[in-house]
Amino acid sequence: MKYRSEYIREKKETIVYLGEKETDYNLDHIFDCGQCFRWEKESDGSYTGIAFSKIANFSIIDQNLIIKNSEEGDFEKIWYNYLDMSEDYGHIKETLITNDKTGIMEDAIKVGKGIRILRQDTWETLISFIISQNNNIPRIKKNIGDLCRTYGKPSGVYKERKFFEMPDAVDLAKLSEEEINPLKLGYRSKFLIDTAKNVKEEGNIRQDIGSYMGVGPKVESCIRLFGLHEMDSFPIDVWVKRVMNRLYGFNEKDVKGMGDFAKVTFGEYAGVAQQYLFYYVRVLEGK
DNA sequence: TTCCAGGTGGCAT
DNA sequence: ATGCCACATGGA
Repeated sequence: MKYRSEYIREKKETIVYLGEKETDYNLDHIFDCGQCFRWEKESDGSYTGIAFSKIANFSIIDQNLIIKNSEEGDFEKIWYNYLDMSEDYGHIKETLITNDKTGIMEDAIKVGKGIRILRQDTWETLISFIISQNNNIPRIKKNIGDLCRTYGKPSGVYKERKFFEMPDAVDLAKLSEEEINPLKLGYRSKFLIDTAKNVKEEGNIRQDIGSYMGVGPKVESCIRLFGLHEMDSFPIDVWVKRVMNRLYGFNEKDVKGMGDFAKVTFGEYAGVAQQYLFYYVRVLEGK
C-alpha cells in the first residue's frame, strides 16, 4: 500500500492520506468521464455508488480521501484496487504531454487532471457497454440502474437509498426479450440476453470479446480499457471522433488514422489519453 | 419534426 | 474489406 490510511470504526469511515498525490485525484473527473455509470454526485460534492457489491461514499477533503460506509479492510481489499491507486498518474501525464508535441494533450490534462481509470468488474463492464451503444450517458445510467434494481441482488441501504448489484449471467440468461421490455433497453435487449446466455453456457467471459452479439470495435475497446485495465486500448466514439477532427485535424471518417495516431503518440497509455480527451471535448461543448 | 447519443449487425458491393 | 442503413428510446 502506497498510502497511509486510518479506519474509524464508530463512523464506518476510512481516511486515506493522499499528500502531494492529491493532484492526481478529482472525484468529478473520475466519476464523470464516462467510464462508469453507477456513481451519483451528492449535494455536498461527494459521490455515492456501488462496486464489487460494496456501497460507498467518496469525498476528498484537505488531501484526504474519505470513504464512508466502509468496513475495516475494504480500502485494502476493494477500493485501493478499484481506484487504481498503485498507478502513478503523475508519470502517465508527464509521458503523454511529452509525447504529444501539439500541446493539445497538455490542455486536456489541465482540464481533467484528476482522472483515473477505474478497475471495474469485467462482466458489469461488458453489460454496461452493450447498453451504451448509440445511447447517451444519462439514459445509460438509467437503463443500468433499472436493470440492477429489477433483477440484481439487493446490496444494502445507504442514506435511506437501496442499492442493487449488477445481475449475473445466470440471472440475465433466464430472461426473455418480452420480459425486459419495460426496461426500455430497445434493440439492445436482444444483445444483452444473447451475451448472458453465452457467458452462462461457457462459464466465463471469452478472450475474444468482440465475438459477443452487440460488441463491436468501440464497445470492445471500452471493455478492454475499463473492465480489463488494458491501458493502451483507445475507444473511438462520437466524442473522440469530434476531438480528433476538430483539434487534431483528422477527417471525421478516418477512424483508422485516429487509432494509428493514438497508438504511436500515446502508446501504452493511449486509454488514459482517450479519457482526458473525452472529458476535455465534453467540457468544451458544455457536455 | 428531425437530430442526436460512449455503435452494431446484416446485407450488398 | 468497405459502405449503407435499420435499429428503440427519449431529450433537445
